[in-house]
This record gives sequence, structure tokens and C-alpha cells, in this order.
Amino acid sequence: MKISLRGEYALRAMLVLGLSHGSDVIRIQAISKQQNIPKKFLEQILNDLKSAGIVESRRGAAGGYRLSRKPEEITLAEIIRHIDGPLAPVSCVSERFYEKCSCPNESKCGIRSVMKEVREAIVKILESFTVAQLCERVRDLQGVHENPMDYII
Amino acid sequence: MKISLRGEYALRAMLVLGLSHGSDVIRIQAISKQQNIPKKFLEQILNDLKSAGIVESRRGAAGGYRLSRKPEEITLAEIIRHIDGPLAPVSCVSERFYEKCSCPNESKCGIRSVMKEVREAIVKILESFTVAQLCERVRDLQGVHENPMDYII
DNA sequence: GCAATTCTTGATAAAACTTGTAGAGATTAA
DNA sequence: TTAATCTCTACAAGTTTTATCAAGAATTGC
Repeated sequence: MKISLRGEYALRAMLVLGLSHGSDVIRIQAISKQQNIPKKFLEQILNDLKSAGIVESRRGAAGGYRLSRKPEEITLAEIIRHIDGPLAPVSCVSERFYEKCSCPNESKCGIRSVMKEVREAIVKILESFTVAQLCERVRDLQGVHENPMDYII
Repeated sequence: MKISLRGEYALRAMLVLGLSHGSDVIRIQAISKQQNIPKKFLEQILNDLKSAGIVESRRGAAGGYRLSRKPEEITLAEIIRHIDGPLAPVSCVSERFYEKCSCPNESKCGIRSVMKEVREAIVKILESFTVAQLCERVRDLQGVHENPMDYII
């Protein structure tokens, strides 16, 4: 039931970009160091998020990444779906990544029926949770007196 | 976020055993054919469930498997956890399979905080859902007039 | 224009995991 | 004794994950 490390990295990178939304672009290296993510790996991930239209970039010296939309308009579900695929525990209950399963009769499958409930519960949370809310929560957790960019122990 | 095919097979096998709870043991081959599961693979899975104390077996001719407890006392969470590991989307919010993550500060991690909610939602459903309820749901879906063992199309 | 910096792109590769298969052995019923 | 079944260990192919490498393209500042 786990999301991949790649997906987790994507969320952490999006958090950094969200926290600095409004300022200039952020370099890959800065995110990489702050979040403990292998730089080359992060390059791939950010590029992937770019092709999804979630972030945008500027090349060259003083280049970097920023969100391509407002943090309030990007949900965690969108990020995870693009990097990791389905949120559903089994593909036969996924709406965007549906695949037929090998069970005898899908429409009368009890497991499918339960997994639909699980999927709904997951989707309900992740589709309503935006990057903006994520940033807000981090600010709450850290306390307002601290500088958000300094929270490396 | 998906469970493995192995885990899905385990659930399907448990459903078969649940539906015939009270009768004699069921052969691997019967489950394999009815549920479209490779026999040799299913052997491993059932053996695994046996070592978890979820099912028990009888060897030899007229051998087979049955539940080792009442269907009301076996939750889907227990089955999935034993076959697939954590229900949590990230290990740093798992209670039984906790692993430290690489983020800068776990206690102030916003992602972790959201993922805790997701974990709770998943666990709430799967820990309260028993094999007995699963069987009941299948009977509902299939209608009472049908023989539960005949639902192969 | 030049150098330094940064993103871009595609290839590659090691490790882990998933999904099985094979085969010999142990146990039991008839 | 024979046939059927579970048991156990090993192995193996394929896929996914987690990266790394290197050459290229764009941009800034001088």
C-alpha cells in the first residue's frame, strides 16, 4: 500500500516550492540539499512534474523551478497520481488507471467492493488536500517564529 | 498505493475458505481453479497464511486448508499486513512496520502529518472488516438464490 | 563573445521486488 | 501400497525502483 520513494520525493519538492511560492525560482540543488534527495534523481522527478504541468522552470544561470499554478490549485492526489499512478489499492477499482482483474466475476466481487471503500477514503483526503494546505500545516507544526527554510536539524 | 497481486490472491483464497467455513477442508487446487490463481504460487501464499496462524491445513489425500479461527475474528487488515506489509502509505507513519524516513525533521513533517490521516482512514476500514463480513457481502452481491461456490461465469 | 551555471534529455545500470516455476520430500486416506 | 495432497527450498525471469552518467541547450553576468 505504499507510495514510492520517488513519489515521496516529489511531495517534498513540491512542499519546498510551495513554501517559496511568490519568490524567485528555486534551484534543484537547493531542494536536493534541503530535503536530502539525490540531485540527479530529483532532476528526473521535477522534469516529470513539469511535463505534467504542475511546475515550470527557467534554464541557465539563475535558473530553477517554481509552481506553475497557485498552491491552492494543486492537490496531493494530482502529484501522486502523476508520479506513482493509481491511488486505489487494486486497479479494478481505479477510475483513471482501471485494469480488469483476474477474479471470476468483477461485478460481484466482494473484495472489489471493500477496496472501493478504501479507495474512496484515500481519494477523499488526497484530492481535497492542496499544496497550500500542506504549507500551512508545516508552518503550524514549526511555529511561526521559525524560518521555514531553516528547518534542517 | 497498490497491494500486490500476492496480497489480492491471499484475500481471494481467504474468501473461498470463509465461504466454506464449517465444511471440510478445501484443496489448493480447488481454490486455484475457482479463483484463477497459479497453483504453485497459491501454495506459497497459503503456507504463509498458515505460519501466520490464519489458516490451518491437513496433509495427504483428502487434505486441504481451512480457517484456523472464526471468520468473524479475522480482519482484512491482518491478512494484508502479513502478506504485503504496512497499510500506511509511507513507513514513517506505520505503527507495526515503522521506518525512519529521510526528511529533515520527522516530527515537523507536513507530509507525514497528512499521511497519518490517510493511514488512519485505511486502517479504520480494513481493521474493522472481517472475513465474515466479506462473505456476507459476497452473498448479498450474488443474491441468495445462487450457490456461492458456483459464481464462476 | 565568453565563462559559469543551470536545466534537458536519453542512456545505462545496480538492486530489489514481484511473480511465478521446479522438484524432491513428507503425510495421509483408502 | 498407491495416489493425492501439503511442505519446503531453491531458483529464475521479468519488472520496477532508484538511481547515475554524460553530452547538450539555454541563460546570466561580465
